[in-house]
Amino acid sequence: MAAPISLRHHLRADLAQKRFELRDAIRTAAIAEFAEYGLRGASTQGIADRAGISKTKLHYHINSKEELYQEALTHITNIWEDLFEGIDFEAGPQAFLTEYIARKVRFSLNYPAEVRLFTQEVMRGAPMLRRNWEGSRSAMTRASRRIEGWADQGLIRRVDPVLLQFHIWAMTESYALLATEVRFMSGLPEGATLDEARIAGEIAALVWNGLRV
Amino acid sequence: MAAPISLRHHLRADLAQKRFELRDAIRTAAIAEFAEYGLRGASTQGIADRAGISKTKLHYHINSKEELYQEALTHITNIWEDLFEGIDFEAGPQAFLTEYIARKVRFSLNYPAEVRLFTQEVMRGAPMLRRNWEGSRSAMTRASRRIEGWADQGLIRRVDPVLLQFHIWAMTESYALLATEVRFMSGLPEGATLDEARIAGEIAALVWNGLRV
DNA sequence: GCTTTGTCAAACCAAATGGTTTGACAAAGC
DNA sequence: GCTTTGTCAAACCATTTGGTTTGACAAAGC
Repeated sequence: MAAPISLRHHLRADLAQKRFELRDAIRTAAIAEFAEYGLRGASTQGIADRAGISKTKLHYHINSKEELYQEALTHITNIWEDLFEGIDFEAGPQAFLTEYIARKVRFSLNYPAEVRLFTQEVMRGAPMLRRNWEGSRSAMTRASRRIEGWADQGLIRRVDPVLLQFHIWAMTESYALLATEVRFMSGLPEGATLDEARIAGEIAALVWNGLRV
Repeated sequence: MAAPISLRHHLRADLAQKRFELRDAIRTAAIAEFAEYGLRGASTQGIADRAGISKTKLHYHINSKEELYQEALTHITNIWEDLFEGIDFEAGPQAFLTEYIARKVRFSLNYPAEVRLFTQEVMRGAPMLRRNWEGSRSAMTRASRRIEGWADQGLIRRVDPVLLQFHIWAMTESYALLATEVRFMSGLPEGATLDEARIAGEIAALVWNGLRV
């Protein structure tokens, strides 16, 4: 007796999901390896180990280390571009900045490997990132116009909007890059989780205070 | 006729200086290579090439890649600890912060490779940096007490002094890490020099404004 | 039922790696 | 004058690298 349709569909979906999960596990493993050793220092054997699969199996599913690296990079930039999503620009600078900073800090604390990988690529001169950056640049100039608009309305002090955005990025992302140092200097144990609300609060306060007229 | 003492001394000094210059060239080359590829990704051949010497000569003067890496790290931390030197704490928070930020920005723009190497090491979990950090930690707690003192006197708002220092580091150092991105987003050409005074001014203004009561 | 897709272990390959050795030469130190 | 220190090119060595091949097995798709 043939399997009922619902079961066939179930099986098919199951397979698709399994494939998806595998791709995901590989990407996650790759990001971790790349973040720790850089593109050149990363080994495919290391990636396979992290993903819990054999090197043969890894190479069955990917074409090359470089391609995997590229894929990891676009994965990250995609996530980052979505970070603005759903924040209400009209609510004014304070509400906007607070929410945006909170999101950035949360991402840095939850996905440090992603931030590290990205930063490493930029440090190298970003040879494989240039294409992905066009979108980010337009997002940045859009945000710059908003900031200048706030200054026009007298809601904030007049500042260089590009540098302001970089400073917010620098502070929030540093909690991914320098987590080890923060823990050490704060006297926290090795793997301790950092206080997200407190960090976001301090940064938001510094920025918002720093922007007052 | 024997060479006069002054000449002998001159020659000796010349030799010593030559040896010093070679060590220096090697270290500089190593820092550049490590900053770009990380400890694991860096090759001694690459370091030799950058220093303009043969691999044989390089290995005649160093013992191992790891030792060179370690030496580069301590070189950087030493410079950084001297960065407080000669700034007048008593001049009050504004003067102090302005000067300190200016120095940090200048260093980041003039020695980006050093900052990148350091950051990479911290990203990896700083396995080879733990020893060097004890001094930095005590410098940091000393500075923290100063900051709290300023708050006690009502000169600045009350803040978390450790996080404040991290935020200043993050902003200033980001100009070493993300110089490529800053240039790209600002529409500047590839190797353009960034405006040191302007950057330092923006950061100092943000911080000082952000600290007002 | 036959083909495609996937999994596995093991051996394999060419290239690059960190590092050494050799052997010859020259300048400096003593 | 003899020894130490340095420079050089070239060959060399063991290990690791990214990536492939082989050959066997099994489940799914058609």
